[in-house]
Order: sequence, then structure tokens, then C-alpha cells
Amino acid sequence: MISLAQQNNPAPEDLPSELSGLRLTKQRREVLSVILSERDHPTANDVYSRAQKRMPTISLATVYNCLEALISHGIVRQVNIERESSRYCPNLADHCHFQDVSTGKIHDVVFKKGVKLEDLLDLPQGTEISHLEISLKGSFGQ
Amino acid sequence: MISLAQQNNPAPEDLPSELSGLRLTKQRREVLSVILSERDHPTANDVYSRAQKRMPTISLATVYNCLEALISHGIVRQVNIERESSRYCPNLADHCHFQDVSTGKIHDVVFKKGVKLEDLLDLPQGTEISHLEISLKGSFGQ
DNA sequence: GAGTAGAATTAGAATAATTCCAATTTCTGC
DNA sequence: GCAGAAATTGGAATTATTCTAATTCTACTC
Repeated sequence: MISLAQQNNPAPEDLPSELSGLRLTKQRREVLSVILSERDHPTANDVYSRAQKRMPTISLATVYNCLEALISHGIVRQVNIERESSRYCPNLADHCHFQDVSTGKIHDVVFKKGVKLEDLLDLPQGTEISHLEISLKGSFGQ
Repeated sequence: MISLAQQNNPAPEDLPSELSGLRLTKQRREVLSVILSERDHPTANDVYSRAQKRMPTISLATVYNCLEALISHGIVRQVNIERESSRYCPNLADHCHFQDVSTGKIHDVVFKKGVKLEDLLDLPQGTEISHLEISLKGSFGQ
């Protein structure tokens, strides 16, 4: 079985009709396909305009609804950097986000092997982490 | 010399007239005093209503302006957790933020000694980090 | 101390991302 | 095919934040 993480340019019709217990409606499949196809961390608006190309009747509210459904079922991650609009990422592996200030583009950054952030933080015994986000900004050397 | 980080409940009038090259006007001193006095990571609105107690004529726009000035001079840190409104933190030491989901309160979390996040990330040689934010949500054990 | 230029403050309008709402459409199970 | 539930839709509402233009303050210069 091919995991979504590897799938590169799945047309909406190639996506299953259900995923992680979420019914994939036509719109959800379209939204997911957009996010899987161009992994450049699009905003909701980006997703909206890309989805409109194949499905001109989709509404922005639906895009937000679909994103929320995909996120709450663990199919997509929401990415927040400072106060910018949220972006969406289909990479479910442990990683964080680096924004190149000269281009605005966002890059996935992984931890060096074996590193688990939770082990590095001085949290009280028994703390349960339900959400963890690391974001960086900067530039690649001159 | 007492560093701001240690100062506990500085009345506005006890703050210097300049700090890190920033002229501390009456309003900036008031805003800073609010943030230093109750270190509960207030939002701009919280700061506004607290500041109003002593300075009823201060405006919300001024609070935003003052916060921006304090941040850009490295006197205060802006804290973002997901899409919630920004919060403001006078703790300049290396730390990150944990939000207890049962109370909504935000707690400072430090790294275990010797840990430097930059060392743990797989970033290209020569990458310069200008901004780094780590936020967590969860609960303290049951 | 008056005059002045630049900076800061202010109230209110504007913006923009996101959420809400109520009506309609589409599904699913029978 | 039908009933009820779930999803979609367009547009309005919300909310945090930023912008604008007018006023006030501050620090200098004379």
C-alpha cells in the first residue's frame, strides 16, 4: 500500500473514498489533491484558487471546511509562522518549518537522527503534549 | 545594575527614560510596566485594559505601537500559539511556550541544560536563523 | 523661553483571515 | 425512492491588527 506521504501527483479521482475515517467527498478529494500535488505550503486562498481550476464551483468556505476536516483527521498539518496566514502541509513525518526571508518560501526541516524534542524540554513529569510546532525564519548562507 | 528580567513590579516611573536605544515615552513605559508586572502573557487587549487603569487616555493603537517598538528593540517577545491572538512576554532568556489546554494559561518552558535547538536541526551549512519559535499545547499529568 | 522639525499618540476607518449562518444540495442507509 | 444526516455554498459577521490623517509632544536651536 502506498502511503499518501509518498504519493506525488494524485489526481482527485485516484484518491480513496475514505481516509482515516473521513469520508472523502469530491471537494475534500480536490483539496487534498491540491495539497499533495504542489507541496509548497499553500495558504487557504492558494488552495482555493488552485482547486477552482478543476472545480470552478467550489467555495472558499468549503475549502476551509475541508482543510479543517483533513486536519482533524490527521491527514494534513496546519503550519503557522508568526501572524501570517496559515499554510497547509501534507508531510506527516516529524518536522518543522523554516521560512527563507528572501523568498518567503517555506521549507521542511527535519531533526538530526535520534533527536526527540520532548526529551530536551524541562517539562514537569507526566506532561502530555498534544500539539507541538517549531517555526524558524532566516536565510541560507550568503 | 538590575536587569529588566529580574525586576518584578516596576512602576512606570521607575523605568528608565531610554532602553536599548528606544526612548521610553510615558505610554511605552506604561505598556512595559504592565508586561513586567503580571507575567501571564497578556494579549494586546489585556495590556490595553490594564494600562487604562493608570492611564485612561491611552489608545489601543498606541498599545500596538508601543508593543511593536518594544519588540523591535528586543525588550519584549511576541508569542504566537496557533491562530490565537499574539501574547507578549518580557522573559528574554531562551525558552519556549506551553499552553495548558485545561486553563488556557501559558507557561514558559526552558531547555534542559546545554541544549541548543539549532544543533538538533538538519539545516544546510551556513543557514542563519533570525527567528525561532517553539510552541506546545497539552496538559499536566492527570 | 519661543519656534520648529520630527516623533509619538490618538480615534476611527480599513483590512484581511477566518468563522458563522441559514438555505440548499448531496449522500447514506433503509 | 425516501428520510435524515452531513456537506456545500454565498454572503454576512467577526476579530485581530494595521493604516490614516490630525493632533500633541519632545528635543533642539536660537
